Amino acid sequence: MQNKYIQIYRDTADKIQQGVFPAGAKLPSEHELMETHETSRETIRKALHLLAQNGYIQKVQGKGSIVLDARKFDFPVSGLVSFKELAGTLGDTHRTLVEKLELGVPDDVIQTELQCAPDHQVWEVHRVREIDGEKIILDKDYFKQMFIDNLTEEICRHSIYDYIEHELHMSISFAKKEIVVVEPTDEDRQYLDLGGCQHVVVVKNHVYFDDASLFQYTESRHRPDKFKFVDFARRIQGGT
Amino acid sequence: MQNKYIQIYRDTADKIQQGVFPAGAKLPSEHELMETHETSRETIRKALHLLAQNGYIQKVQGKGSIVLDARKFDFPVSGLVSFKELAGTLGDTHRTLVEKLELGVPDDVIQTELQCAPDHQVWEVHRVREIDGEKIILDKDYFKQMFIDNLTEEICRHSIYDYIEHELHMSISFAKKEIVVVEPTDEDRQYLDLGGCQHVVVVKNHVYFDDASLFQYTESRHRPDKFKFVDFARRIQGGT
DNA sequence: AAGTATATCTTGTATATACAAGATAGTAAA
DNA sequence: TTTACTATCTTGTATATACAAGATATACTT
Repeated sequence: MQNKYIQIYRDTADKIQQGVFPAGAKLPSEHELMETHETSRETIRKALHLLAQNGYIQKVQGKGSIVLDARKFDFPVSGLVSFKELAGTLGDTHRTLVEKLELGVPDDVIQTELQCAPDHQVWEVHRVREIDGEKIILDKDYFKQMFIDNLTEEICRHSIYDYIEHELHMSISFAKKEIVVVEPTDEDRQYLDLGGCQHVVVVKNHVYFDDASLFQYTESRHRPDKFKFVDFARRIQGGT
Repeated sequence: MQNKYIQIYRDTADKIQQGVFPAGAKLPSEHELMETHETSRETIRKALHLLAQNGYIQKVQGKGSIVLDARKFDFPVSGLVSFKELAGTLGDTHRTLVEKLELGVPDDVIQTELQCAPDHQVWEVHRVREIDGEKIILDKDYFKQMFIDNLTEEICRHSIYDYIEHELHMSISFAKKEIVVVEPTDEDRQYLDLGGCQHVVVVKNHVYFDDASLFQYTESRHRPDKFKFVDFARRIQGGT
């Protein structure tokens, strides 16, 4: 019940994932899609552009749209995916332990990361992610209180993203990620089953709303042997 | 001397990076840009869409285009960037040592990764990247010979990507990346200055041409304390 | 048989128009 | 003063047309 081109995008993406359009095959031409969806060519092209951007197809001038192999996306840590969504696709037994839930003024580092004034209140949430009985991930989240009034342990155990999007009706738009590898802190050793690992993988995340306002900073600290990140990258059009 | 919308994209991206349009400010409206660039609105919109996609701006309906903080581009391992380009932005003293340059039939693992027949010839290139006197990265590249006839040590020391794009005039289009952390192999220990590190960060890369043909598989093996990956991710339009 | 030209299919670029929808400032009414 | 409306600015969606450019199959010529 929304935009035509997004509907066509989702429809086609589903068909690709279901194998209706198998990898290596060609999609129907823009003209054909135009007729089957009873719309204009530009609308079809917008949908195809989205598919190309998200790694579903490759457009080749003069030839058509080739369906790419989407099986590589079985572990979508890329893009913006919350642990809840991720754990769902994995199908493993997983559990979230809320170790900390506090509202207060954060230290200098977090103030800088969140670009907030020294008197701003910030939610601090620490959650340990357990998969198959092992404590694999320590998520340290910092939310500006001006965006989120109330936060309960129940919400934290479930999915904060769900709460923000479906209860508060705020739209998450984009994020800046940074992945580094560091030595474990005492906190890491305390909460995670590191088993002698001398490194943790840290995914730092700055998350923004639709209006470009920064509302969250997250550090997701992973046990290295359980970490995996997949990404689809297109060459920048009109690069250097 | 190419597409208008790509020219406008590059022009505007440059201006953002140079601070002509500072972070937090608003770009001129589409109507204004239309007049200054003497073009249609759709062409402007294509350029703005590219800027948004690559993290330069955020579009807000009814308001305008807000310039984002582009300092994240200080270490662009994201997207498709070769070591040559990367080292250039770092400005450090760097060196590339070609440890291996062979044409032959690869083992099963590589055959699978490159999706090639058992009799296909494949270039195997091992390069060690040295920065400030330390051997930090071991790049293991595998190229299908059907795409690249000849490969010299000189080309490998310089930039294979340069050679492919500017000499062979083939256009690299997209890549699938995967980042994992593993224990060092004997090879890693032999070629890299690991200094007792018990992990290496492996970036696996499948690189494709414009026509969706797979031509390269790369394993970039990094010393963990020198590894950094930055990414800009937009929430998938019309997601689950 | 081999090469060449042509017609026709495909996607790419550029333009134009119309209306919808969100944001904002000013004006008028309560 | 406060509220509500309205005009007008912004971007978003949908449509149409024209031509450029790459790919391909057919028919024709050599």
